[in-house]
Amino acid sequence: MLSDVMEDYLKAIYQLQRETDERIKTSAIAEELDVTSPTVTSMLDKLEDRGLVDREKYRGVTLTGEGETVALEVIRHHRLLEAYLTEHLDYDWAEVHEEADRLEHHISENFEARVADALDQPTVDPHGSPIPSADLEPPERPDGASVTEFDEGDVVIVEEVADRDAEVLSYLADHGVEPGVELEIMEVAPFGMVTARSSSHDDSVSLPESVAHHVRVAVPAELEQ
Amino acid sequence: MLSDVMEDYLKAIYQLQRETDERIKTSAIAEELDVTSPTVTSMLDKLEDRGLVDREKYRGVTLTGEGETVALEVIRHHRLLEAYLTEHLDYDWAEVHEEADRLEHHISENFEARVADALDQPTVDPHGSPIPSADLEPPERPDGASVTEFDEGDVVIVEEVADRDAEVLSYLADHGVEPGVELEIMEVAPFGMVTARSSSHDDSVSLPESVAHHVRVAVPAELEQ
DNA sequence: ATTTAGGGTTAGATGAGGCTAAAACAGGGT
DNA sequence: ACCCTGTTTTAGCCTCATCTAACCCTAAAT
Repeated sequence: MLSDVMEDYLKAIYQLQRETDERIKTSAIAEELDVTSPTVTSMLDKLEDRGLVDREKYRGVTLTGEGETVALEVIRHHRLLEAYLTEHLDYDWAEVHEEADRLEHHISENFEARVADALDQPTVDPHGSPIPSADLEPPERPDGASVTEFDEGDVVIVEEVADRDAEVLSYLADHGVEPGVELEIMEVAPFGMVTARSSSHDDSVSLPESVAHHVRVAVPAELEQ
Repeated sequence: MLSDVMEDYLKAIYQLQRETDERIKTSAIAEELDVTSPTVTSMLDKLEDRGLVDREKYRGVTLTGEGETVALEVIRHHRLLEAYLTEHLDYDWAEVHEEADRLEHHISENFEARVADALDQPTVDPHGSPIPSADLEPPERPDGASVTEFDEGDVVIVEEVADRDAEVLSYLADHGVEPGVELEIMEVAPFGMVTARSSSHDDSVSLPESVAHHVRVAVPAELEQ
């Protein structure tokens, strides 16, 4: 049996892999999980012993197939919980992350299935992130791109807001930046800050690069080439 | 912050106290939690340091007020979860215990409140056990008595089936022994076995003392003197 | 090719929570 | 009063996940 902590490491490595395509460095994992590097090194030893990561000393790790499956299971739990909490327990999308983070390790297969049933097999969570399917096959990358890659005048649809910080999410919700809304890009500053106007709001909203980076958007269907 | 394990000890001591009125012995806790006596001794040291139990060496423990409050909080979580799982997630009353046992330590105050709201502030769980109120005041003992204290010919209403074993609970459900049903006592053997007939079933059911002991019943209102 | 800065790993300690084996105690029977 | 029996505690050890301090490797810069 895998400990909660090991699951956290696998999940973190998976998420970091989605962002970089390179081998994941010890320090990146340490920062993500808020532990020290030596702690990560020793955990990587154990994960390697169990065949969950491929390791090259001093050169980072990648998940094995098995490791990826475990990560996907944890992420499936997490996102199903987020969806369930917002749909059936009156949670706000900004506050579900923390709760799901604690519960994700402690639910049974049965619970997972009942929750998925109650939600009618959902495919995305409240932030627009894809929920891995029950077979835990590696999902394809969703389409769309970071909002930072568009220019002034572009009109886009918000697909996903992947930030985990409740404060940031509340701010975004207050300014109409949520999955599904239409955004008109007003300005992209050289240092990455994006200013945009939500179709549902009168005033514009500015997102520093670190936030904008987590906002994935797509071109509306009717505008495509 | 209290660890999950400490919460488990406090809960176990609380439950044992409901049964005996005497100081709780190390060996009783050890058996309840399936650990060895020395392990219990060292945990009792720690609980005493934190003011959660009153201890007399070689003579068992009792909970302090603070310890009792913690135990009640855990039990409230457990029973709310059991109720929620059966009401809203299609669980069978026989299978909720395990799931609740794992989740009870990991839900927030917020989650507790939302679940209680969804159930409209329930006062009993699916086994008929009282759910401690949100203020965590020590509840009074419910009325009724163990079914073993009645005699042939008595007719009683099942108030609570406090067994935690899913197999046993399934068996009881199959034979119509559930909270709310009427039971006619057929026989009480000298070694404590109770044979009874549920109003909803044709054949009778026999409960060995260890099982019958967990079935709390009350005299139907219309028969009271 | 060498240096060097910065990150990675090793070594050793800590605190939880568990175990077994051995010593110490409480309480009943004589 | 004494001893015997059974339970509790003490002593010492283990594993896990974490830390700090010290050492080592890689890769970029010269």
